[in-house]
Amino acid sequence: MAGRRPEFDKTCALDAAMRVFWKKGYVGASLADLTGAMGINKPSLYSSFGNKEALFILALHQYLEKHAKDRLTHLTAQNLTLKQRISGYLLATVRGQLGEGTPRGCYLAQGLSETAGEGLPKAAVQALKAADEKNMQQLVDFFRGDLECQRLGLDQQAEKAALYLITLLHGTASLSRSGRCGGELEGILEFALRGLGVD
Amino acid sequence: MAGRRPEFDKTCALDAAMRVFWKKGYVGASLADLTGAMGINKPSLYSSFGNKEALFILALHQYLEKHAKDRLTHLTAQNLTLKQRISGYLLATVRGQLGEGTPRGCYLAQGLSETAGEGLPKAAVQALKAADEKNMQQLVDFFRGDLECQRLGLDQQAEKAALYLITLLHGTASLSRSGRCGGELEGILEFALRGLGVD
DNA sequence: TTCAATTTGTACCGATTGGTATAATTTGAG
DNA sequence: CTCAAATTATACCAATCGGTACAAATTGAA
Repeated sequence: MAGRRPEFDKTCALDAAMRVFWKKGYVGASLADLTGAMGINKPSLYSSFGNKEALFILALHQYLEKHAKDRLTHLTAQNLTLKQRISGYLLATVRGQLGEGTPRGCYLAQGLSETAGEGLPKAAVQALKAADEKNMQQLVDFFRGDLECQRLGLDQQAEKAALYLITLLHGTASLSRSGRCGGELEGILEFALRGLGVD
Repeated sequence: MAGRRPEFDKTCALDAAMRVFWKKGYVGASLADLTGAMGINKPSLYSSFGNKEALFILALHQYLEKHAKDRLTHLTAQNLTLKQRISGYLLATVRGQLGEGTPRGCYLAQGLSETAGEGLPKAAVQALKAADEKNMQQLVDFFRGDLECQRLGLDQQAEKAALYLITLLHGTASLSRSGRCGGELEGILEFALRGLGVD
């Protein structure tokens, strides 16, 4: 294999792009913002990632994998009460929205909101909705399958319970973006848990 | 007073601008979008409203006055239980986010989220944060002053309770923008009320 | 060394961004 | 009718938008 070697790490550049989209959204992120943060120029971006739309989708998957995926493990942690597990899930998610070393809010929620504005390409909308549905389904499956949830009857209203948590977390993401501090957001979680009936 | 008469109704044009910002946000709304929806051209827009930033702030106040203000009256309606009043407030707000004859979501929540993206002028950010704080304060005053709330001890955690409701409503606004239907969002409110401890 | 393969930086593309200058048009007052 | 005041439409501005053409630079294979 011949050819000049890339002067940038592709994963690292994608991570930088993810943060730009995370912070500014799709329409708010310009190619100048992206190439500036990634430390590359436009031809490198286009040859490595396709175009802005493809980069957005790749960055979305990177976000889901590196920042969103792990949180679900709290729900099935061993030797913890249901309240402790859900509390851990919510707390981990909210802390990930507070912007310590990352932008504030949630990449997925930010993108989904942009869905209503006609500024997103079709493929981006599809990727966002697919990720949303997958996340929703994982929560539904948890409420249906967990023994303690079944004992509380939460399995009978799994969709509503899942949507309730998703709503709360979209809300905390939005409030974090508007400048609310961690203490304020974490104080909300007491009410959230009572809404589920787990305390 | 001499001079040619305006060929458009200023309030009606402002309403059209409000809907564009409501749907697309500040950065997503172009002057072409705005003038197209308002039925005027750029010089008319600039002579009547100043510039994009001033128009955004005027449209924000129009939104608060025409779409957000009335909802709070549900909280102090006579001859209704606390649960009925809060439920009425939440239901009215969610229905206003569902986009029947209006864009989906919430103008204020959309703008506040954009606060984190560096695309908003300073004056717009100030106006949004002021409206947010005012709304927050009104809810806090309600939880502090309402007799039934005092009986439940909600007056002792008024800030947290207010922030809990605001979070939920930012969440429903976000979910509405991502395409969720009214039935899904209204189903969440049962959990929301239980979180407050009012059922 | 030569050549093909790959990445780089620069310079450019048409389209659109927010914003304005200017002149034509319409009005009421004198 | 005349003239000033106000709104209109057209055309234009520099800057930025997403995207690309192209040549210089760097590499491994022959």
